[in-house]
Amino acid sequence: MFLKRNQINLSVLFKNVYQIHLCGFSNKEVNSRMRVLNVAEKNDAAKNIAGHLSGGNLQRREGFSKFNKIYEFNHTFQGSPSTMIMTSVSGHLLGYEFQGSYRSWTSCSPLELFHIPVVKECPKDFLNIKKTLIREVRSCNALVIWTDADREGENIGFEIIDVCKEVNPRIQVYRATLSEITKPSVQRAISSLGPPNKNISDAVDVRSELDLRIGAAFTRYQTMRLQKVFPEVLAKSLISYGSCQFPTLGFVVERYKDIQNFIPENFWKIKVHHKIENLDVEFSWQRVRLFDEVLCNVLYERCQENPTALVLKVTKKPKTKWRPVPLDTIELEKAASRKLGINAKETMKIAEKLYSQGFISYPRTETNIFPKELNLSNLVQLQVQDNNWGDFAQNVLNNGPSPRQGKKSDQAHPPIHPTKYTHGLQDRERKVYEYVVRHFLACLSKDAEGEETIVNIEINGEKFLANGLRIIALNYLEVYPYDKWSNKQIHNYNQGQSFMPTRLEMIDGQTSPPNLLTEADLISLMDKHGIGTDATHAEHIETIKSRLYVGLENNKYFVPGELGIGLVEGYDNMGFEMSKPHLRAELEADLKKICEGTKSPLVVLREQIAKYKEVFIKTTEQVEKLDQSLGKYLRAQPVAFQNNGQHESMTVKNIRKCPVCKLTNLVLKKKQNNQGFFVSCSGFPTCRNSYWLPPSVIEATVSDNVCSQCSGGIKLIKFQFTARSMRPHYPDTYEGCINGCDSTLCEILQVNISRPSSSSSSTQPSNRNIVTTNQNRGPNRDNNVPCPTNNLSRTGSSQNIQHLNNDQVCCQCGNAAKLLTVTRETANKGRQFYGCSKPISATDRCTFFLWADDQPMPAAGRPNTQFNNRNNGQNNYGQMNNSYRARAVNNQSGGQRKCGLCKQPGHTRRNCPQN
DNA sequence: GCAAGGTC
Repeated sequence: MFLKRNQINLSVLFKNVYQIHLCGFSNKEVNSRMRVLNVAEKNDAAKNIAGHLSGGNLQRREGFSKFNKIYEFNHTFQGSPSTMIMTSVSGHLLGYEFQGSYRSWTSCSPLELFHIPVVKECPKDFLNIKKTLIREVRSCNALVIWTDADREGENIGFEIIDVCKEVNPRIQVYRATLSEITKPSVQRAISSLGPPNKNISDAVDVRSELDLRIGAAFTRYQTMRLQKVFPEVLAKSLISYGSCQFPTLGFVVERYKDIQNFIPENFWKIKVHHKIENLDVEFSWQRVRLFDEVLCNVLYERCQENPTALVLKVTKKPKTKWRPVPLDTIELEKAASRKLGINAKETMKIAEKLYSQGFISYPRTETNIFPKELNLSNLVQLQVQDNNWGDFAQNVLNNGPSPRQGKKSDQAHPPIHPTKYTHGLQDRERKVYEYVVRHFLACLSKDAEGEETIVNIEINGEKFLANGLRIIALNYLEVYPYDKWSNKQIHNYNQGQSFMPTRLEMIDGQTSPPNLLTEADLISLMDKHGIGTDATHAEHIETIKSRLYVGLENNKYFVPGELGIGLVEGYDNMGFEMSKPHLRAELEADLKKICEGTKSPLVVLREQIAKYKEVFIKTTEQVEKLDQSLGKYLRAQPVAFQNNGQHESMTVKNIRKCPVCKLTNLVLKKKQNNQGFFVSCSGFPTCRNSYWLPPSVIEATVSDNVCSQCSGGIKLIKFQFTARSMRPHYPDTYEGCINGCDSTLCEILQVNISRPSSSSSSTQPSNRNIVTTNQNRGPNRDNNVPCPTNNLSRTGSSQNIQHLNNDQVCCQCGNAAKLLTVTRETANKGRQFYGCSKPISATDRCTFFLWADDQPMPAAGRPNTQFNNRNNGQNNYGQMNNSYRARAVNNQSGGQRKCGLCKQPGHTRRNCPQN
């Protein structure tokens, strides 16, 4: 599909590219020789591709990296004689990292790792490679990407493009697609170049960024918390989480638990022996076994009544044992672990060394089919000289190599095979090399041949059978001692013949649990469930060993460690299948859609971040389950966790779903300077909805209690206000809902989280209309205001107090309200408002507040709309606690002040929205 | 001190 699309676009692309190219250069440049920079994924590939394109006529020179050489040769490019410069990277050139100070674990809450910026940058080790690219591309007109034809290769290609375009933005970019590095393939690739595929690269970027954010957030959170909760056991442990390491751990724990929970069952069966001289042939029961002892005994007694065996049938048929399929990485790892006693990680290390010395082909391959272009005979010929397998190799040559082909191809590398003969290796290197050679010769030879004999007998109605095997030709087994196949002798029987068994017995047994997982089993499970890649299975296993999540029993079987099983069980108890292999199935499907161009990478990133962030927040909410589970296995009492304030979001509780993005939740946060609080969407910065609580809130925590008025499980918030900063009847501590139902609280705070905040498009807090004191924020100012008198009088000589002319504004006390002016240095300085006329020091002073003008405030200073809304005189005290509610209700007593124009309570004619 | 993916 991909190739086809590229090929279709090719003629158009080249036409355009060539025209652009001509436009971009001076005549002198056009007339000069083309210089083309070619970049492969690794040096080895660059060397071979250059070799094929140049026919061996090339010059090698050094780059800045000693591992990545530069090969220069002449070749026709797009019809023009050109100078080709071929070099390489070493896998990914760039990697995602958190920016600057965020690399420090104490710089921010782990929760913020879901959103803080990440950058793609070149690790120190690869700076020399980058320098080579920068130097070389400056003088080139075109860039050809020769990275592997897989997702990662496409992404590495774009990393190369990004680096090159930074210094040569006009460079024209092409993608060469290879299925293997052979002369015909390389020739085909250079003559059918296409554009690189951004979709595929984007999918890898999404995956990488998610892995970093999710891995780092959980790792930092787990580590920092559990080190403190179990200081004696885990003080120095790194307790990591990763999308591959956790499911790998999960497999080990699951098998262990299967064994622990296994309940053995008793069974019974009948066995028949027929011994002549020294050969005892055992016949097995066709019913295999019964779980009912009485029934088995009945059948056994029936056999005993007439024990003569009648031979029903004797079948002889050819039996073959198949030679192995060509060797891929997974099979090498499994075989080395099972047959050579070398674990997967060590095996790969050895194989990489053998590869770098030229003894074997590239050891990271998913391919088990030999490409047609590979000259197998030449490779076999190299082995003829060996004392142990040389004769066998000669036989293979004589018969012609006939590979048994598998079904997998990564379109990048051939199966693992020897590329050079050596007999000078020692120990483990020798073992691995020998295995590769023997496997190679075995898969090119013939299947083992034998003859199987099956004898069916009957004893008084019960049927039994025995089989024998006669090996006719060992074939591949001669060179492959890792497989066992042996003769099994059996007497000569003829159909219709009778004989008397030498022994007839009923035996009992018990079902047994499965074995613990071996490394080979674990690799098979990872492969089956798509955990990691062929190149990384061994590393993930090594990781969970080094983190003490698992250990080895008898140096062979994996058992979970206390830490590993405690973690898995803790997350299971929370209801999160963090250790289950299907957790990322949805992401995998989305990545495929990105590759196909049917889903935007940004959307996938946003959705996946939201999903994992939700899991993270819920984890913090019930993290005690993790403590308990670990405490059980570590046999340690969890120490109560003290949040020292460094990570204010170590415990995060959702308040409600964000009304703006509707994806993630609103959470309570401390401001950066630790002075005050705000409520914001946990999807920041994708969603910037936020609500800033006034400075009078000196402490705020999300309660476990849910609002009884609002639907959807809105969490209440416990507030502590500065002493006497609220209205006189308002308590300093108060638990309430800020979702709109508690209009009084919402008005005091000027926050209503049921609707988007006025600052939802900004990351900065809005400048609030701070008046002289917080007392001036009267929640009831438009709410059933009693006013016993229509006559306002001049009640003071302060400059802030002014005549009200025909507007009649009364405060809650029933007195004429004072007209005051904001004197603080705020956005509202100079603005007038009405307040209670009693002295600020008066204990019975009410908190009435009303802006005197109805001019719109500047956007930044506009208070939450709830503050200005009229509420039609309805009682909105439903959410207050009892003591406060009682006072509040008392304060409503008296008549209602209504507008002369619209007849609605709560405002004056002058302020009437209909005016 | 975090992940997983390339590679040396």
